[in-house]
Amino acid sequence: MERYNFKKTERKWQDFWEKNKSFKSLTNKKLKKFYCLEMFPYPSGKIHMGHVRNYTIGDVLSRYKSMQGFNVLHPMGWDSFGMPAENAAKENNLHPKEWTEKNISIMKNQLKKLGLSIDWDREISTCSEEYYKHQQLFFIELYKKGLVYRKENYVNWDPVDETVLANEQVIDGKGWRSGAIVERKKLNQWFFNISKFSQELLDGLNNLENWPNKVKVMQKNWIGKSFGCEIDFKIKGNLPVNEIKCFTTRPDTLFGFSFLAVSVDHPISKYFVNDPEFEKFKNECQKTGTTEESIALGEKIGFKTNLLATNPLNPIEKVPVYFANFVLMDYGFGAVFGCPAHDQRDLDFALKYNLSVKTVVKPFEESKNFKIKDQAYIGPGEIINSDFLNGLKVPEESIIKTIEILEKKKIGKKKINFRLKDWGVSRQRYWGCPIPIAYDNEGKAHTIPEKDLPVKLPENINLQSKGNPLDKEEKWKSIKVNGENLKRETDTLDTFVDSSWYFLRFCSPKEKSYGFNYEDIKYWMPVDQYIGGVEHAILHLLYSRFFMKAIKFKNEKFSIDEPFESLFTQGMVCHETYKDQSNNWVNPSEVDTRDGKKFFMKGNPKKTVIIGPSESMSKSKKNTIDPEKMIENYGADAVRLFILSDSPPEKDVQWSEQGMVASYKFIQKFWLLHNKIKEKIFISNSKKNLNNDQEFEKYTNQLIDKINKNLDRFNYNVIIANIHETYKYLIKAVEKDLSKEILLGNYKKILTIMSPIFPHLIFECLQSLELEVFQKWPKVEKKFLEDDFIELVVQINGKKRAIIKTKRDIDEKMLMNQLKKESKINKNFENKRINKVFFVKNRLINILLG
RNA sequence: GGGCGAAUGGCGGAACUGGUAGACGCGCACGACUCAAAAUCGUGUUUCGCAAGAAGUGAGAGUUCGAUUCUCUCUUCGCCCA
Repeated sequence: MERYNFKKTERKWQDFWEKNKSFKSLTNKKLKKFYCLEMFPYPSGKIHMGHVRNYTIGDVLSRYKSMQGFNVLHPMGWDSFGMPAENAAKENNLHPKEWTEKNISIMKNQLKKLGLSIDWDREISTCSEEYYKHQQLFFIELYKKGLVYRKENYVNWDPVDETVLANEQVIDGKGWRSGAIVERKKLNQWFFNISKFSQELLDGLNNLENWPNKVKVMQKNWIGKSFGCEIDFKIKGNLPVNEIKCFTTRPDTLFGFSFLAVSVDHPISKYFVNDPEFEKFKNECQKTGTTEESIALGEKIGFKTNLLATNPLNPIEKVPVYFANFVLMDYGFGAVFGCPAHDQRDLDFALKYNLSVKTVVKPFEESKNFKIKDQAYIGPGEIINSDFLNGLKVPEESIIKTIEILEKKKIGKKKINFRLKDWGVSRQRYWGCPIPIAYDNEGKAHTIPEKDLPVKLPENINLQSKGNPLDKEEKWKSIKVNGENLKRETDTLDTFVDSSWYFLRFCSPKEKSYGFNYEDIKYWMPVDQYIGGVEHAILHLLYSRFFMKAIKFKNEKFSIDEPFESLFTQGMVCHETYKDQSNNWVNPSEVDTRDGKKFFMKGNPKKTVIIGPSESMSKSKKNTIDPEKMIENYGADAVRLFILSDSPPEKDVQWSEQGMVASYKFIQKFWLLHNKIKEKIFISNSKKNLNNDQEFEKYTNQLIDKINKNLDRFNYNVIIANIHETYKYLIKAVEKDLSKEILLGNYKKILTIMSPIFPHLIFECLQSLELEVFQKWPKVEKKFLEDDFIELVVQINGKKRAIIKTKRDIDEKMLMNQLKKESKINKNFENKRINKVFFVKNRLINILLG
């Protein structure tokens, strides 16, 4: 008997699937659809184990659903715009397009080697003109609906590289490449008006029943709805400023008011531009990053104005007005009232500038003399030192009551505020979707006419120079629209825009007139199961949800509310980290061991390798395993089997070479077993044995039932355990007398339910039995699920004493009679009285003896 | 600092709605085959105990006939936000 040749066989079936277009999907309204989507990859060079895990999970589901009779859409594409291509271009002097296309072809080939059931006819790439021209049209549509606008905003600016940095490119306040201290710089940028949909995006979460709660909570916090109040503070001073509007969630602490702080970008700042001290302060503020975190962690600094603000509840009281670096123009009205006693930031600020700290809330257990020192109190309690607010319970009644009072006095208004800011989509990069806008001499924006789309990227480009590459392309920049000379917008779109609608494009990837075809998306959308990493829990998923609402806005033809019906977030793939004696990271492929305890450099046992903790695979820690090598060594089926076997898909999995080998061995063993079974079916003269036949059918049906349940719950690791058990079972079953029809019929079902996990081997097995290779998912025959005899647990005083075999559905009386006859159990009854009996049918009996 | 989640053998992990804790895999030990080794197969493997048995799911309490599962307090770790 030949060993299973995975290379030959996997190649054979991959060719077969490709030639027959086995996974091609067509819109067909008569069939029930299932849209299974995994987050599409960025073509960085090669696939990594994270991809293997993600796409294997999706593939198992796709194959399962398709065998169940669903019309399955399982597409794949490339998130192919983005910075790494530009960086690679700088380093290797290779055009981003060439670099990207080369990577796509490598990775596509690698994905095919995994044996994924993908409809490759629907392949899309976001950097292709056929894709981004539709995106430009969406941009114009959104612009015309008023959902896109332009405003000045701060960016992270690297003064050495003369480039804008993404937040993740700022490390410890320095540019990741140049090491220069990052500054804040104001630029004119395009924004999507996502905040318009804050409430809708928040409400929509309630309907996403099949999303992990964790993700919904994260989005909820990100949207950050807060309930509070806007208050107009009367201002006195030598400037034409009469009022400053503030937003606060804690109006109840108004009697603790001791300063008013405004952002340096607040409208009143215009009265200070000639003050060199203020300019100095403003520059100081701009050195801190733009993230909320850097502001929270950084030192709080202020610039005192000669203005005074009046406490609206106590007009005699006047407090100073400061510019402060911790107040952001984006949030509220760019102004906050400072109550040091009950806000840590305000307290830090007040202590630094010697401002008064007035305690107005005390915890219930404290006395009325409770005083704040250097720790702000933000917990529940009771209002004190606040005149007519005294005694109100914090927070249940204090906030609402105070707002009522403020509204009555016409000082303030109830207000809902959201933390969610508009989405800045401008990127000062070359490798992205050009923004279809041009400016006239006065700087007014005009959309590019539809007939002139797409706005293509210029092909010959110098990426070695500093700054925004498109800005230097004078020829490309100048265009004539309707006879008027205009200058193109030189920023490109954030790549999150590309991924905000790609799932629509998959439904009609070849549609020329528009980004999608309404008939197609009506059939296929929403995505029934979306699968990807939890790192996209907020931005990508929120932006995609927003995009649906934005397209739907003023468009009655578009009826999609939410793009992703169910969401599954898979865990990361981890591996131990290795370092050599000079503290350099070492790749696992360079490490060897003899006893599994001491590790050393391959070929040099004297060079000891130090083992670090298991961490998610990353190039920087060199703890990556190359999937292609694994497929090469062990085969795609074995890799798929292993990546699913060790941990539940939603948790991190630890890569283990031993586990990988075990999976490989299992594939080999299964082939041997298969040949034994085949021989029994075709050659041997096995006798008929009614008991064995029934037993086998029962096992098969119970197995299908188990696998169904585990598939539906994504318990893929448990399915692998079920498969191992089945292997053991079959080894024994094949030695027994069985009728050939029963063996063949049920074995066929067993093969079928294994085929989503290791499809190549199973296709080969089915073919060798001269069976159809595309099997329907078997139905469970309910009559086999219930055994006539069951095992029942017998407890005495709550402790397990025995397990007895008994008839199904036996009642308490009959059972007690049986127990009294069993010597193992009835000895416990001697000289004892039965106080109480707890009986759970078909499961357990607990006898309490006195 | 806030939110969410997790903690089960040497390791990864099972255990449906409170009802046999440790399925399955790795590792380890022993045995078979072999001149020998590898590979393969078989047996065992929570701890203590020769055994009967006892203890046991991060710690402590509670509810219950019965808790890995529910409630409270604490510890540690992870993720997200600040």
